[in-house]
Amino acid sequence: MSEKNGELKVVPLEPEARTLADRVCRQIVTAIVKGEIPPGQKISEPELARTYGISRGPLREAIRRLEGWRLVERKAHVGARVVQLSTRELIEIYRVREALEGMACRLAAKNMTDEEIESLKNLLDEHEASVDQREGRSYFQKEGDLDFHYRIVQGSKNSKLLELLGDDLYHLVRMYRYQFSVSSSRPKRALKEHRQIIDAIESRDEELAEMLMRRHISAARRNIEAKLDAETKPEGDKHG
Amino acid sequence: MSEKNGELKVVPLEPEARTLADRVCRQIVTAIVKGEIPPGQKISEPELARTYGISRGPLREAIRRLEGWRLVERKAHVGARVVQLSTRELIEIYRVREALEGMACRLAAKNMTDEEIESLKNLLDEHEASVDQREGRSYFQKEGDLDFHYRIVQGSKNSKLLELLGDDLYHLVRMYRYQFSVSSSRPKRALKEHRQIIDAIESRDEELAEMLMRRHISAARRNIEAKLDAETKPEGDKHG
DNA sequence: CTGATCAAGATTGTCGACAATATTTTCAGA
DNA sequence: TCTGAAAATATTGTCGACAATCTTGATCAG
Repeated sequence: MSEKNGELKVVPLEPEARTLADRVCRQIVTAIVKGEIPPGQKISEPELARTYGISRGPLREAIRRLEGWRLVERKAHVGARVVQLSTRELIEIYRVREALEGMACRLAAKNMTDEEIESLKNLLDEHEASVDQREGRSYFQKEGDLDFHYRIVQGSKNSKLLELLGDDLYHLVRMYRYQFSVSSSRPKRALKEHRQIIDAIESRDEELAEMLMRRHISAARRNIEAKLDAETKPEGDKHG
Repeated sequence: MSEKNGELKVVPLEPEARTLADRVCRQIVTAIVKGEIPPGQKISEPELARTYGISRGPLREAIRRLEGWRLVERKAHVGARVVQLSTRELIEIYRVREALEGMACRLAAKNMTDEEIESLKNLLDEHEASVDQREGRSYFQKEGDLDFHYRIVQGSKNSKLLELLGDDLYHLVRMYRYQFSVSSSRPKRALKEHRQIIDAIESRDEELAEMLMRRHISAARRNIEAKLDAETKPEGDKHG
């Protein structure tokens, strides 16, 4: 409606980026997820404050929120560290995802609109193109996959489900992917499973949709377990 | 191993209560859950700071963590408000609990130690005594019930499950109970269901344990839905 | 009298300084 | 040389003050 100083007021893309603490919070999340701040590393307040050019006040608030999201752990008078997932915890996350996203997928089969389904199919077409031409391969593997899952959860129309998965678990999953760079999990097969899932949703077959999603995540978990086993065992591969 | 100044160093009951922000955080959680700060109410920083006798710095950090736990919502340059659950969100929480605690109960049947099971049975004996003599009734209804559920989740030995339920969902459930004071949900029947569940766990019957827990929570959800319907409808109870 | 505009007040956001605690370094004694 | 304690240093925790933004109330045109 109104302009100030002849400069149009731009509506912010991200609804909550109007304060320093919010912006820095996002930056830190990105840095952690991408591994720029590696897991287990201590977060030095003076250092980070210099890095981002802000004072310690907003920085500490950002860290507090990250603490709530379980991306960092803090000990009084000692400092905050980026969480370091044990393989056990990683597996635990996948087991929780199995339950939660299985439920989400069932609800999505019931509640997704036709438009959302159509849009999601288009997304899969893009992914397929990426995989085929071996371009943007890393995109699909690192972010595209979670895009798919995120949309399913959105389609469930259960806001609590979205909060739990989107805010708490997906950050950790993304972090782990960069951390272990174990995203080479057969993109073609994953894509095929994604198609099966969206087909079930389109058919409004709630039971099948849930089952396929559980299988999909279960397969991903077993894939990780195999990889981790392979990395752990070889130290004794000289002897039978 | 060592003493200082002849004074034994006491291990703090609550591991993280050594800083002002942590202590105040707990106090605010309690105040919110008990309804002393009602849902939807604006949280005034100067006022709360005076109330707790601290400066705004630690208070803001506490609020930030509460934001991460989704007990308060904040808008930039406007302030924080205690979340106000719509009936829809409340139902959503119970559906998520159904999936999560069903899974937890299955895992508990597999992973709980005999000692944990025995201890939990003792807890139920206490609850039964409370219910019988009509004393501590409010305790069972308000907190005792979640004690039971919390222990099951602990028994699952899945730390992510415990974080999701314990930190995120149970606070909201407790808040809702005080808020609507709808805890008069047939304590005897609930206690009986609790006994069935612990029996299944003791028998290491994973499938039955999950099924009973899902039913138990589902029944609670339907109970709430009925109550809310009864409160919503009566405005038109004059006409058939 | 109603509505919009603008000023005054209050609240949130940010900063730098100081206090409390933890960590590291130094040094004396065995 | 090694051990242990104490000082020195660095980091975290807390506070009060100032700036930016929002809200409230008064003023004035219609």
